[in-house]
Amino acid sequence: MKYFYVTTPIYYVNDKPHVGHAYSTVIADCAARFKRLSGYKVFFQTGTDEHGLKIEKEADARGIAPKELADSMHIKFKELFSDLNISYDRFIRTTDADHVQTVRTAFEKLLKNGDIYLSEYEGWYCTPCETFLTEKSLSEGGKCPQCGRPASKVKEESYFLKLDKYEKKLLDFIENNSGFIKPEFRKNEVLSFVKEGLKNLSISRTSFKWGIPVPGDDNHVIYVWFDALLNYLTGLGHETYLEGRNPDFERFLESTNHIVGKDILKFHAVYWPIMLFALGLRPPKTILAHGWWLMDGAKMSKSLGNVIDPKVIVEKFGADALRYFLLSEITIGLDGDFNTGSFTVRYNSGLANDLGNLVSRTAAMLRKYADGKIPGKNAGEDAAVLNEALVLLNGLGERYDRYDFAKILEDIFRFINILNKYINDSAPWKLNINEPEDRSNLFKILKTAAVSIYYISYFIYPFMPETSGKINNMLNIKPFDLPGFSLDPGDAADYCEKLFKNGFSIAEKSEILFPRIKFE
RNA sequence: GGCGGUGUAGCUCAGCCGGUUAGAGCAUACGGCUCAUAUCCGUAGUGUCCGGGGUUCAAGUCCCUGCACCGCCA
Repeated sequence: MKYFYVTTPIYYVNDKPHVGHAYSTVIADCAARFKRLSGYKVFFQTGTDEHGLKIEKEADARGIAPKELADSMHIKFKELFSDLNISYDRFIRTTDADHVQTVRTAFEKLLKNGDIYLSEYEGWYCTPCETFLTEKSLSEGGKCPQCGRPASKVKEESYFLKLDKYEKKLLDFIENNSGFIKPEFRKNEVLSFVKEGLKNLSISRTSFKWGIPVPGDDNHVIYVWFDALLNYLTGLGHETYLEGRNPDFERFLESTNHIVGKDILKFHAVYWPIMLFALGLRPPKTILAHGWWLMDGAKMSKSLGNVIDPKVIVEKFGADALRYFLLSEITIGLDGDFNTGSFTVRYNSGLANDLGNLVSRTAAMLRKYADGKIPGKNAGEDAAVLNEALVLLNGLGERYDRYDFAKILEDIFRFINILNKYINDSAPWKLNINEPEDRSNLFKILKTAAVSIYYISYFIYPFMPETSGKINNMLNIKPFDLPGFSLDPGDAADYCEKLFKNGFSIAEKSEILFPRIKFE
């Protein structure tokens, strides 16, 4: 059995979800769906990060308990993910009991083996960012380089995680595992950061209470990142693993794929592997650092008022339209621009005209010329067309491993064009059903189109599960997300041959998949 | 300031180890079809491949340099 563990970051509940949250999650979902479809045992985790000073403050301002705030905010993420058809296996919250236990266990273990030690921190601190700063890194006037607010001088007791001890090991690991950090240019950034030398990381705070207390020392609360990163172990059942009752734990762990935004790569590519080293566990297989979405060329920000609520897009155009846009518009790793123009073009030209219309015209012809039946084995198939689908199938696995979504979609749409062209060129509407030769030609064309559309439905399933389901409904074939169903790309051709051998009726009616967006 | 990256058709980008008339999608113009969501197909393009210098029989592709933009670190 092949294993695949994919995670999104856990999202901080001080704000409601935006396009960026949707993006990370859709990437993970697309990968998870493909792997599941290909027969992997998949565990897909997302969730919310609920501790920390910001939450405590925001809750104070609203006059409620931090947990109440988290309870109300985490639901918004769940709702969005449900709207987007995110097929997560677990939605974790850092306030979940098993997570708190994992963090405590891990902290205690590292304290015992000396990788965590108590010491004193003296220096600069940015309270809003919960970050310790070096004197040199302060910008003019003693301000935090990240947020620009004044930093304050603090002297406090703190627990530290030894990073220097594992610096060499981390460097070796990164250099010997070429696919560890994607894309490549991010790997170079991480390498140069590590090479400059790592300072031990402060992993506790005494200035607030909303967090997991340090075991045996209630004055300290565990730093949010130390807490948050461990969610990836909690989800796999870290505690039952320690009790020797979790045989899958290590298999999933070694096939871990973290999806993160470029802003939090450092935490995942430096601190997290070191935490795992210290715990005697192996680092993730890959970390994908994706780019950010700009809005009409500008960085998203609340003050500019240009934050798009993904919920609104989904309500207007459907989950699949948003999923498709997010995954096709950006070459993975780079930033992208979200603007009405490019969204409309991708929707109208790609989804409505090319794909939607292809399905629509094929269904119409099957009904008009073949009594709504896909011809069975007595009809021929056009090998040249179907071969194109097989070529695409063959390259799929490798390209998913690179998260090359834009390229995969490009090729899927190339195949869609091939099929549109094939139909135009062979012009079934000109054939005379009463002429035997025309008749067999007609059936061959219709069958080829039907089988091709089934392939297309398979191809788009990870990207647009809802549309894939609609196409399968139209064809009267079970959807790809039936529990337990899998179809390895390598087996697809045989499977299709059997499936279409006897011929069958398609649905009597089918809906327009993507109504065109019309301009006023 | 240190390290790294990018600069190619109107737009977004692809061009691996240097080698025939530099590509794709979208947008534009014209033509064809009518099964289809006024959809689909075909044809036509346009480019000082950022500027300058160099290596080579041959450079968008390698080297140096200048400019512009971006990322990480400080």
